[in-house]
Amino acid sequence: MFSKACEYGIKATIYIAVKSMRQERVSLKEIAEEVDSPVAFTAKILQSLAKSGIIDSHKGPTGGFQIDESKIDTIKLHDIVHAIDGDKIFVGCGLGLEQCDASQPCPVHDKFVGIRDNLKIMLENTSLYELATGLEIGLTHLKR
Amino acid sequence: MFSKACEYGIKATIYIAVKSMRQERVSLKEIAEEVDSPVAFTAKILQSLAKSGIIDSHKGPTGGFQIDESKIDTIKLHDIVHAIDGDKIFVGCGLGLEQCDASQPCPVHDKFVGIRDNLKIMLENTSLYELATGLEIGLTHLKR
DNA sequence: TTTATTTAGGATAAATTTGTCCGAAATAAG
DNA sequence: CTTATTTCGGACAAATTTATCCTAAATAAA
Ligand code: FES
Ligand code: FES
Repeated sequence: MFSKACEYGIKATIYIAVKSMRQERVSLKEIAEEVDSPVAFTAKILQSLAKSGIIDSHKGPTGGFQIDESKIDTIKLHDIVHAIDGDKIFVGCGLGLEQCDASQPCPVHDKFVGIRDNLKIMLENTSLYELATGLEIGLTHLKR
Repeated sequence: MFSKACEYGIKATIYIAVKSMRQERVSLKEIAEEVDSPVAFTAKILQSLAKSGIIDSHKGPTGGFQIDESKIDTIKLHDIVHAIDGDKIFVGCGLGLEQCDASQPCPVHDKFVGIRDNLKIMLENTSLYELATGLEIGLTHLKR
């Protein structure tokens, strides 16, 4: 469904959000530990999320990653997925045709579009805030 | 969403079904052309679908692939996807946790499971027959 | 200013997926 | 039986994704 990079990116962003809600910055090392992801690979992903403006990064001692607290509520899962995996999952044909087009549909078009749109709506309506809150109160987990 | 192998496999199976409904066998070469897929790669996929019992293959002149006509109605999209991509898409965690488990859920579990289950239900309820029929009457297309 | 710490970024490597090549095996037809 | 045709199956190659390594740049604190 999502790429490994996207899975790591989502988990990392949620973890950073939890810390940011406590006005704490968090280091790459800690993120990778808590998210159970390879450190150097996670660094690349965070780097690109920083370029996308979803998270902020700071170098040096006391450096690390954080998220503007005012954004935590407005950032949606959709934004993270889109930043890492692009929009193929939201607009691409289920059978890989170059373009998904209702006027020249593939055999699964009608049935696939419904699923795809549901996914999109779900991602658009899911805020980083609610994901972070669920994690903070111990309702959900980033590794097992 | 689906692997390339699975996309090709679905399209190939639908095409074979259309031909089989006319009691015609179809060669690898023709399938790859109609489905717009690499010939040798398609051969591997068809080979595995044959081993899974979804399609039948016959060597030699007049050989090719076909589907038992009585099966066309009972084979579901789910069977094809499961044969090629396995069950990860149906039971796997959206964030890649080793196991998707409601008692130790990841942050997206509740919202993801609904989408995943919808996809599964859709695939289980979509028969090869209806997909092949849509293609035969020119309502849908395998390439563009 | 020096040092220690942390992210940035480029090069490289490993793993997986996608794709190719070719001889072997089966088989229909002359 | 011989030949032509078609799938089978193993080895190999290319492309993409995932992951690592190392040096540079920034920066906080002594
Ligand atoms: S054309 Fe295939 S999903 Fe729309
Ligand atoms: S635990 Fe992640 S989707 Fe169920």
